[in-house]
Amino acid sequence: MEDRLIELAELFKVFGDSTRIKLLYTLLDGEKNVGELATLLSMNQSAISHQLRILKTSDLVKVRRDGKSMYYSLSDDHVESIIKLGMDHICEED
Amino acid sequence: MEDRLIELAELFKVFGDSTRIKLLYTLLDGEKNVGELATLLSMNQSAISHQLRILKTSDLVKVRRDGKSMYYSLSDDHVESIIKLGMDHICEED
DNA sequence: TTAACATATGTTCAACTGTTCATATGTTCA
DNA sequence: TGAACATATGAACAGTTGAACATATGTTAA
Repeated sequence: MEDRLIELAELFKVFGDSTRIKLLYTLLDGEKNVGELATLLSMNQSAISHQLRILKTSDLVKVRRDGKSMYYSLSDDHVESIIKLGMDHICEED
Repeated sequence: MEDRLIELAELFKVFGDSTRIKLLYTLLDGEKNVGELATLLSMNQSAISHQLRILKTSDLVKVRRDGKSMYYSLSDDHVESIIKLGMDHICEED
């Protein structure tokens, strides 16, 4: 069980960064390429790319290429569930 | 929305540490005092105390005093839901 | 092939984080 | 009151992290 808990912490660590949460949240609305994401988040391309790689490694997003662009999207709807549950917790706190 | 997402990241950050996840997981089983938690996690009292403080500040646990001991417990069952959902995600990945 | 574009990657650095050690606070009981 | 116990807190240190910059890779179209 210890190992699973460590793995669980790793998962939450990925959600535990505002840039990555913003990326995931933005992708709830559908796939987007790196440039679009950088614009939407007002951050430079490199930072976005680095964070997308972490999300990809964690299997939270998937990618497809279309010409010069790479289109990222959520890899399954667990991501949405987790974000929503977290939001529930936050909203109940008032 | 940006602010909420930042707050959400803060919440997940708290779950994103193996010591804290272990503490929360251990508390699923009911309230425990600091010494018990330190023993169960094989960690020193100070480290446990520091992490409990973070959990407390985030309103994930609550405390009551009983004599010399401080008994910690989960503050609501959202914590359990979030842990379970995270586990679901991990277990489906095979 | 070459220029222009889109994205990825390597490196560096400042900021943050978790643990440990030492010590302070608070409680009980003799 | 004072000793023993339980927990909290402060400081210090090593390890980690995210962003920025520079540059590499890969794709398209001329």
